[in-house]
Amino acid sequence: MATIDDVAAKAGVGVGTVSRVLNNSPKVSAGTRRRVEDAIALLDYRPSPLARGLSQGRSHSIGAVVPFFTHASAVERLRGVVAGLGSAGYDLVLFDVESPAHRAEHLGALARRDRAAGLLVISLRPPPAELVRLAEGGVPVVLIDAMGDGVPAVVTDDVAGGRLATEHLVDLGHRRVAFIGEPPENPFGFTATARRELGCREVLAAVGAEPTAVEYCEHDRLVAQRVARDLLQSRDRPTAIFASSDVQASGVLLAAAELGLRVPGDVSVIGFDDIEISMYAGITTIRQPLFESGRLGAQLLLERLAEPSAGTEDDLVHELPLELVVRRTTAPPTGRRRARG
Amino acid sequence: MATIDDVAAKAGVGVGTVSRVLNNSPKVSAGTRRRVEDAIALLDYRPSPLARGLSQGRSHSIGAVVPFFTHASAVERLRGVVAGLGSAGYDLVLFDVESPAHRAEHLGALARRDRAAGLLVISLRPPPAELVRLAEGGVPVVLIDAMGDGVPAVVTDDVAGGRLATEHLVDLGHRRVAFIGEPPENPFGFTATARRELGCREVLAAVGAEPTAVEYCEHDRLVAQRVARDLLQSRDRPTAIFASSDVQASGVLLAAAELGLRVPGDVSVIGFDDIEISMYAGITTIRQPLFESGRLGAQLLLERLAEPSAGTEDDLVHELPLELVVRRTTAPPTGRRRARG
DNA sequence: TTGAAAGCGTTACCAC
DNA sequence: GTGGTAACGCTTTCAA
Repeated sequence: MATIDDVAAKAGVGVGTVSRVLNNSPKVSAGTRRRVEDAIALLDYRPSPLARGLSQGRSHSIGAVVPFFTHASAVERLRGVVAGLGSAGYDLVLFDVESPAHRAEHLGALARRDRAAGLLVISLRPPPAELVRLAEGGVPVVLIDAMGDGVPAVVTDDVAGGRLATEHLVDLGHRRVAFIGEPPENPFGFTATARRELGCREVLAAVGAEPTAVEYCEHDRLVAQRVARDLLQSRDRPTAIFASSDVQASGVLLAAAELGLRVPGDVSVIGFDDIEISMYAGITTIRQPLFESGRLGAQLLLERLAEPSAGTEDDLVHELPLELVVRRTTAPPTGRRRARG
Repeated sequence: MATIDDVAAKAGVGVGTVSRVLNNSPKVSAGTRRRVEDAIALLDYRPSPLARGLSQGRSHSIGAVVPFFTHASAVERLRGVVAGLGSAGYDLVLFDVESPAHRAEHLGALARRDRAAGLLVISLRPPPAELVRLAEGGVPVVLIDAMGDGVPAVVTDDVAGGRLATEHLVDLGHRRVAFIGEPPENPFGFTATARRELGCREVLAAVGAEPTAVEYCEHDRLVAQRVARDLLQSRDRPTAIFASSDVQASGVLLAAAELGLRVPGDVSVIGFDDIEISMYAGITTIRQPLFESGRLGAQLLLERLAEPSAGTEDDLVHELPLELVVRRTTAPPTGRRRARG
């Protein structure tokens, strides 16, 4: 492996000059630059990111802290991150988080500039203490799908999303609506479900109703199926179910099929996210720009990295639009008498 | 940020000793070790991976080179990689490859131990020259879903897979079978499609038939839809279509729906991969263990990393089993007269 | 068992 | 413009 010394020797210059060429400093004469470049090409020299990082006191990789495999949506966001990072010269390092301990471990280790130049935290709300630590460590952070004090974030308005979904149901004539989501109290501090439920309640309240049932369960299709099974067998079966994620909505579909209930004939189902399967399964849902959230998050981080000063504007929170996507799982309620609006 | 010197000072020992404690060398007295550990805890000290790597001449991250976003299956493999890497202490660095130039660039840059301790190359066949370079650079490589001279690889038998799919069709009574896949000549050197086609031809030949058509197109649903549209409108319409990937199979489904053809009534469709959407879309397919391929690949790499000697056994190629998954897109041909077996 | 010191490959500062 | 050289934070000899 050729080092910078080899290049310097071959080009007949000092290592300082080679370094300048490498970092294209303007203070190198054209002739010298050429000679150095030739030597580099000849030796097939590539600088060591490790040494460079150590010397500069900062790493050249960006950490993505992700609850990677529990949410299909995270992958989509990651795709956006990769796209947003483009060829900015940063490596993307993945940190999978499966538990709060995991999260603390990663965040703790990453709170130093020589570990990661910047951090993208997806769908996780880091405890304030860790945010402080990150800030002290000089590691810029951008939150995607989460909010935190004074930290740039890319979010959607989940309350509005909850409203959007419920309005669709109410507009169709549903009054008996059940809600399925993730537990509002959870170790990661996810708040999306709680906020969607809020929006749901608001809209229902406006027509003098409230959810016939609110069930919390894991973000898992099979678990949601089990929960939905009970819901659909209860004596006051809802005419519509609002699932806080498409994964859960697909579980509801499974349960309905299992019980011989037709969707949307016997029960309407609406999800949230619009992940890939939703199109195939024909699930009516609220689409959130997953890919775009990752792309924008990466872009914001890149900006912070380029211009650390840009940290205290007030447009810290970037809100992305939500959109109703009507497919084949929602329709007006039939059979039983509608409740009064 | 506390450094090793701070710890040494606080513990009243030399940095060498701290380093020994860090790398739990046995040559440290219990008492000393305790004092050092206390100092570490007190200072919340974490060693710099950069400095450690530079000093040891090797990085502590594993590179995953992936055609990340063109194939949904790659994500599934990556999930397996993350699982397989577990908490072995390596960072997972993602390298997205969108073009051969991309691939060469990444592989070139990664051919040094201080860049990546090891490499996982997914669904890409690196040119022999690059493999040599990697070997020279002392970077162990494991190929996932690809083969290469003398390099450990996790693969499936695509010819057998092609047979499996076609046998299913033939068993159902189909003789007029068309094949859709990716171009056999492609810049990345993918060979999966060609091998599946081979298996398909073998089985067809055994019943005295051959594909009614063989079409090549991108690994993209919409493109496959267009191709399938023509196929389904041709005068000698096949009774079944074998698509070399589920993504393409879903495109075929789109085309059929568009033309008012029923599946499997008017035409049977079988795919390959068994990605998540396939279950939702009810696509009959050949399942390949995507997650497992990633997990095993990571495990193999970890073994190489731990024991570099383990490089010349003859069980270099690990073959994973393929499995027919019958769902709702295949049935016996109807309407027209069957060709003779 | 421990301390001191020499690298590891860069960058950045300071002279020239 | 350019060359020399001290960091950067760790691991790993080599002595003691």
